Amino acid sequence: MSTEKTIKTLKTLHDYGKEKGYRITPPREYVFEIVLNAEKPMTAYDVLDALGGKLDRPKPPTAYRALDFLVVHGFLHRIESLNAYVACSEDHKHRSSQFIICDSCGKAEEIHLCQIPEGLNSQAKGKGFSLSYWNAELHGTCSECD
Amino acid sequence: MSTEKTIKTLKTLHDYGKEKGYRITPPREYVFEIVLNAEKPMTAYDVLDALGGKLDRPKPPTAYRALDFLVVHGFLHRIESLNAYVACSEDHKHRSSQFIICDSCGKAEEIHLCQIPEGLNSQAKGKGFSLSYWNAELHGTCSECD
DNA sequence: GCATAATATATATTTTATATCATTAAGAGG
DNA sequence: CCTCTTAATGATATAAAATATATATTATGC
Repeated sequence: MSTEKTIKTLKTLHDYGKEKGYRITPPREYVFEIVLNAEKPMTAYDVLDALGGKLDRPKPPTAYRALDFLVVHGFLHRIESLNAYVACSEDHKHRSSQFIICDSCGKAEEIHLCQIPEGLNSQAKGKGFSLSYWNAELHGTCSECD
Repeated sequence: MSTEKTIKTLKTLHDYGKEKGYRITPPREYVFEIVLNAEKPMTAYDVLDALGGKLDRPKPPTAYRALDFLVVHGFLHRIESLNAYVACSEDHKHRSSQFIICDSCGKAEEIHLCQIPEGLNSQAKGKGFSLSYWNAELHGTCSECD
């Protein structure tokens, strides 16, 4: 990702903080920047290592708190099957996420559905389930590795 | 789950083992039975504790190995966002799974889609992705808790 | 400047998962 | 039956991922 794009995306984060009254502190900004510029999903400890280049001996909770904040506010998504995080590829500030994950090279790409597919939604509704958010993780092989 | 149903499902496991040449050893059978009879998703260490009632001081790898076997062969599913396992509600022997998960009471119910929704499939196809399996986890509140 | 609410830091620990190697059990072929 | 081969287990140790708790710091409105 280009530096220009990074700057722009970080600005979006700062604007969001200002608008909503959340503080965009150094751990939060650095963690976002680290994940944003990563090629592949980053585990919390990957982030923590990288954070060591910006902060003085950061401890796990520092990384986890920033990651949690960024996930809750839709800037990052957590890929559960990898225990790892990626930047949201859209500006949606939505919590639901869908990914295609290459089990060969480890890269993950967000696929964006603005609505939950009817097949899933109707089943949930039929059971009287009140949906909060949903995630889908598609495993397989990407076009590069195939 | 009734004892009768348990016996029938365990028989399915044994038949499958015989047919495919896999050994249905005590750890595998007990682990399946434990998860099958559980009300809620069981973590690996929940299973390990319960396994203590059947085997002599089982160690983590014993539980993990049996769980992995049962997941790979479609008898259990792993719910990634809970780090927990549930029995497959169908006899499909498919690896993909979809769940509605109540964040209030912790119960999870499998919802069965025989096909991947077109919205997801078309995006994956469009990117030249070769799909192996997919999971969806819908979080929210069940009808009982609502 | 002061109060208070939000956030960060440090320490310790818990929870989840796996690597390694020795041992045992089961089926295949003689 | 035997014994060879392979699959699976058992035991030990440790790695990886995540969180609880207590304390300290910082930002911001008053």
